[in-house]
Amino acid sequence: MLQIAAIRENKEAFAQALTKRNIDAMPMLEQAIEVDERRRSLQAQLDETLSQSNKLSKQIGELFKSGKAQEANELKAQTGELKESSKNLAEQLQTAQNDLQELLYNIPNVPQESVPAGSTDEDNEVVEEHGAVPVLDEQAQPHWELVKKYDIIDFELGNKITGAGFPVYKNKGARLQRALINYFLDKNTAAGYQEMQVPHLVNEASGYGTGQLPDKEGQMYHVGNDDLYLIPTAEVPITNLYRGDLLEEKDLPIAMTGYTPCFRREAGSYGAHVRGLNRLHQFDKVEILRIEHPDKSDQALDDMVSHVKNILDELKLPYRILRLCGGDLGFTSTLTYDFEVYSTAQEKWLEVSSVSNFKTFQANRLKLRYRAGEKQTELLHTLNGSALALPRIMAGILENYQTADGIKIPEVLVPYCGFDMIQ
RNA sequence: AGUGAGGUGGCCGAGUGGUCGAAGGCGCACGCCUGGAAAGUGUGUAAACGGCAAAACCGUUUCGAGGGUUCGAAUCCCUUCCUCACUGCCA
Repeated sequence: MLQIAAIRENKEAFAQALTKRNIDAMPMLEQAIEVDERRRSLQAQLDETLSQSNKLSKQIGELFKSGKAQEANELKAQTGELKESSKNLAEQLQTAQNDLQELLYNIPNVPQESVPAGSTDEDNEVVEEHGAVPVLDEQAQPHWELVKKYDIIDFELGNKITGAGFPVYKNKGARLQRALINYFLDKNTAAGYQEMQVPHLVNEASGYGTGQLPDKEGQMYHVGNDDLYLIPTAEVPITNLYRGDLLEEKDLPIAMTGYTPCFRREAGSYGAHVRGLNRLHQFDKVEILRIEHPDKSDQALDDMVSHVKNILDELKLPYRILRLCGGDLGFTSTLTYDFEVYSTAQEKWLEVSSVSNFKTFQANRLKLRYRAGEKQTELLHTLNGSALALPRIMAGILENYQTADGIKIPEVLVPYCGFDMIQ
């Protein structure tokens, strides 16, 4: 959520920056400013009214104490009107606040200078490409065939017990999955990220805090009996650990990592691109998150990108880094780098990580601030990224490391797996 | 799940209708004292919103959350969430 005070000061700059998202934000911005003016005027009126009735109440109290009951009762008669109008003003103020919030909820975050123009994923800018694409022999297969051949992932079984998009990992597949989680967590903690194990269900307030609610309600599984949501990413519980906090500069930066399963309804996704591990309702992911001083978040994003690069380099997977264009940029982000691994057998790039700087957009919803001076608090910056999402890494390994004799295990994972081949 | 007791500032804790943003203590900050420190001592010590572009200052709100009673609520009533203890169940 953007800050209304900042919009008020320079709406042109906001509108200009938002053209990168191919929207004309000016009408929304102006409407927000208008509602905000209404809100402030109502606030002032209400305060004045309440102030008057507080004064009267005090007088009445004093009169009663000194035994002047009659005078007190006369004053009492005057309070009715004030009460009426304060009630009235309070209602109007509430409406104005709700209106303003709704408007602000619908304005996306402002893209950074470096975000390329464009409308679809075709316009994303390839900033780096690493690793050699292996040459596979003729019998090379996509991962959904390989997992059957080696009996390591069973989609049918998942179908039976739950439904489509809930695979069952078996044998060396399960072990490889566990190895990846441990490997990622070890890499992240070694880089200074504090490991967190958090609940996989969150309440409504947390959903609002990170921006899944109200707009993406349909993407989350909702547990009606208890009014809780299954997390779509560890970002939600981990970021919300700091919801409402006021930090000291010495506490910064805060860097956390956590492994969780992620649950996504993915309503409306069908077809070939959701085949196999490409898109699931439940998948595993290890996430990294940072809470940063506003001056340091740009550097932090670069550091996170380097960190993810380092992991992919170690896994020796061919990958590229994209800078998302304005049209593809997530609602809450100012700048996002996507990492894609090349799946040789599918001849396709698979997104395995997305690293973003949200600046104050989430912090504003979360009310996550730091003490910036004696009498001053300011919003912090939040960032997060996947390090990494499991299924497509798994797909990438299976497909790129396949040989006629079986699937080789990347060297760095061998100690974690306890074997070096899936045969 | 049942019964009982609770939820007050960074922390502990007092406060059952008015002068309570809230005693007292701890902690923290600054000063005095000291060769330096400890001890002692003095002062200060919440946030949000508005007036306002900012400071000073002023106003409003906030005692788990939401509603209600009242001229006036931390205090009374209702709803709800959470914590603790005992009982039940259970990995």
